[in-house]
Order: sequence, then structure tokens, then C-alpha cells
Amino acid sequence: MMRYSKQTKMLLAVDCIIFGFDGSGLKILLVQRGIEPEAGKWSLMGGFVESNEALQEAASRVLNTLTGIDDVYLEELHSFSEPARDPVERTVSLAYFALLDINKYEKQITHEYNAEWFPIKKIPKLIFDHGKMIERAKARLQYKAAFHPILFELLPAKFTLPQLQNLYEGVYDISIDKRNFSRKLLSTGLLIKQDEKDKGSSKKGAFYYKLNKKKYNASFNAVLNIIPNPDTVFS
Amino acid sequence: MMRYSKQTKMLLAVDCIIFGFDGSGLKILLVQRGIEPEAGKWSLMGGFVESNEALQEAASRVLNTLTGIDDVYLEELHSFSEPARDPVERTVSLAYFALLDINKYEKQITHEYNAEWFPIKKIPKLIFDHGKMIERAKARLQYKAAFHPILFELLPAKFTLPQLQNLYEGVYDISIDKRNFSRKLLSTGLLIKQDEKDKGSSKKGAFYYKLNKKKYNASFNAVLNIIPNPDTVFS
DNA sequence: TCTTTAATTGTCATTTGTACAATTATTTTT
DNA sequence: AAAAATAATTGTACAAATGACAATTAAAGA
Repeated sequence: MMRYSKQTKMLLAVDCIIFGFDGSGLKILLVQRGIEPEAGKWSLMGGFVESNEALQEAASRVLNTLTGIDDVYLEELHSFSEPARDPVERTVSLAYFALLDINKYEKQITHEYNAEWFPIKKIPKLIFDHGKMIERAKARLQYKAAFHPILFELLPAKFTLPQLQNLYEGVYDISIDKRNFSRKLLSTGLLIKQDEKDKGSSKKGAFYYKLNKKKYNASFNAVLNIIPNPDTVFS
Repeated sequence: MMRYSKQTKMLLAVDCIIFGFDGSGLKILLVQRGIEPEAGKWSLMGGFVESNEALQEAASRVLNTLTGIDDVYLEELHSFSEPARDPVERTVSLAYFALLDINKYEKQITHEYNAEWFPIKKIPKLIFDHGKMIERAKARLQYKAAFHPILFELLPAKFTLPQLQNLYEGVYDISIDKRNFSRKLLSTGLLIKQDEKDKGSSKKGAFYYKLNKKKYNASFNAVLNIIPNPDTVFS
């Protein structure tokens, strides 16, 4: 069998930045690292790529191991490949980011692993370059969500307009005019109003909406403009 | 020394999609593969990542080896990691795309390697998954150029408005109204008019412009809107 | 009844997007 | 000197969007 002899082989890993939303704020799921070095410290969920799987499959597997789910939005973020990033051995990592609804999976997650949701503004010190990975993932999420309806991946099947607005305000750390926001969102045709109301957070109750899946899949690549003054959001 | 024993190591490669512009159309630089298998067939320029370099450095090195230059725009595109993508041995490749002015480097390139510029619409059959890489690179270039002034990386230091418009029209395969185009571009403040004219392609001659580097660096991440009806460009 | 949150409608000034007409300038070719 | 060709600029006109803010109506618990 032919080989590319003399070429350096190295370890390949994937690390997952798992974004979650629970109705209040944006959070990231972290685990306590199980192996040396740095065992016990907080880290992103990751793992080595095996010989028979593609990177995206590896990220899916890692995610599934931790959360028990496999139908989550998952996208390649970037490579992290500084030769000294892992002090033990040369390891190149591909970072992936995932988006999910915290309430849907919370039980499976926290009980089986030493995993914990951290508010996006209270991320502890992480091992290696995982802090950088999170910074880049946040920037990507902000960028992408400014143009594409990606944040619905963080919401449950039924959600209210105030929840949706909370989410956008949390992702960008801004406050948005309620009247203009609802008009913009409703005009996209992406929302289907339900008869039922959520009375959890107010007396009157807010109507539930479901995502129009057809329209969503069709317009996922279309360029929306949901954030006011999007220019000011990016540096 | 500690090791992550039992984990599978694999070959890591980089492949470069090198976009070039020569005043007429958008082109891609391809080389004739030097090693087996598929030696002699057309392929993207690539190479294995070495033990002491980051991925971006590897891509830079590959690019420099081929073109003799190292100050070229270079951006990570995506990973390609199907286990069977290289029939010889498991190799994960990170694709990078580069943008450069063909006329600036043409001499260094074509003479030293079996390299050739192919118009974007006349790409031959390529080895492995390199065709997919190019498709993805084209999509990324179109997407990114719709919002950011990235196409200037393809132009010489001095360029004319008709040239610039040709470039945009080539990248998107559309025709653009000259009057609106020049107004839009001039209003960005990115262009500095020169006294000199290019008389190569007309009797009257077109004024040269230079890029306002300060403004360019400052507004690189800002969201411009140069393409008319950008929505119709993406699927 | 009072209060609170939700939802909707309205307004208004400004900017942007885009299609298209017309003019002026410059210089080579005839 | 006139004609031809391309460049460059200015103008117009309308629709659409953007975004700031007022006001009103609705629902239901306290």
C-alpha cells in the first residue's frame, strides 16, 4: 500500500462551543476536563478525531456524548493550530459551535457529566486557547445572526416575541425598540402565531409563535436585517 | 514526556485556492501535481503541515513556494476531511483562499512551476475533492465581497473605475449600472483619485485611483453594500 | 379599579436603492 | 476640423427601508 512517507502526522481534535438559551440570557456549556494535564479545570467539550470519521462527525459525536442529542445546529468555526497550544503534544483543533435550547436538554446534560452552563459574561478561565475559541465564536454568532435567522436554533418550538427580543438583546448586549422589533420579525413571514399564550412572565400573557419551517429553510441564506444599525455592532 | 497515547494521528494538509485578476476576468491558479497518485493531473497548490508550524503558516509557506510572495491576503476557508478523500492515506485538509493581482506576480509564477491561470468558468477536472473546494471558495468570495471591500486585494495599487467595475461584474457574473456603481464606490471614501490616467483601454483614458489604506483598514469589517440586489446573488 | 405587560397601529423624517436621461470632457481616428 | 469612443458627472424620480417616538387597545392578576 502506498504511503506519503516522511510526512509528519499529528493529533486532530474538535472542540465545541455550545451556546444555549433558557429564556433569560445566552450561556455556554463547559465541562471539567477529565484527563491530564489540567484535569479538573474548566474547558470546552472536545475530543480527538478518530480514523474513520470526518471532522463534523467527530464534533457531532462529542456533542452527542455530552448531551445525548444529535439534531443540533453545528457549524465549523475555525482552526486553532499554534504548535504549542497543547503542552503535551502537538494537537490541531477545529472549533465548532452549536446552538440549542437549554430547557430541552438540561436534564440529560448536567446529571451525567460534570457540565455546567455559564452566562456568556461570566466565563471562567479556561484551559489552553479555549478562551480565544469562545471569543471567536461569539463574534461569529453576532455576525451571522445579524444577517441570517440563525438564533431560532436557540429557542424551543414555541416561543414568544418578548423571549425572542430578549435573545437578540442578549446576543448583542443592546436594547431594541419593541415596536420596530415586532414589526420587523413579523414581516419576515418566519413566524406563525399560535392561539396559546405563555403566562409565565406577565399577567396578560404573550402569544406563542412557531417557526415557519418551510420559509425558514428557504430564506436561511437570504440577507435579513433584524438588528438596528448593524454597522455599530462590529468593530 | 507525557503523551495522549492510543489516539490516532493523521496527516494534515493545506490547499490553496488562489484567486487572481488581470483586468479582464477572475482566474484561479492551478498546478500539475508532482507526486503520485494522480501525478501530472491538475490540482490546487497544497502541502503537508509540518510539525513546527500553524496552519496559516503552512498555507503561507505553500503560497510563497509557488509565487515567491508572502504579503498576500489569505483566509481560512473550511476543512475537508472525508476519510476516503485521499485514496492513499487518511489526510485532513484545510482549504485557504488567497487573493492577488495576477500582473504583479505572473513572471515568478509560471516560469518556476507547472502552474497556470484558469478562468473561473473554465476550470478543468481536478484531483480528489479540489473541485468542491473551489466551489466553496467562490461562494465565500461572493458572500464576503458583497459586504466587505475585499476585492481590492485583487487589484494593483493603481486601478481605474472601469477596471473595478469589471472585477465586480466578473465575480458575480452580472452587469452593473456604471453611474450608480461609481457613485456608490466614491461615496465610501475608499478611493483616492490620482492625476494620472490609464490610456490602455480607451481614447479618453480613465483616471487611476489608489486605495485609501487607512480608511480601508478601518472599514474592512464595516458592512458595505456594493452589489445591487445582493439578495438575488445567494441561493 | 389599578397595574402591568403585550400587541398593534400610526407618524414622520431620513436615508438608501435603483432605474434611467442627459450632459460634459478628453483624446484618438478619420 | 469633425467624428467616434469611452470616461465622468450630475440629475431625477420613485419606492422601500430605517429608525425614532406617541398613542391606543387588550388582557388579566392584585
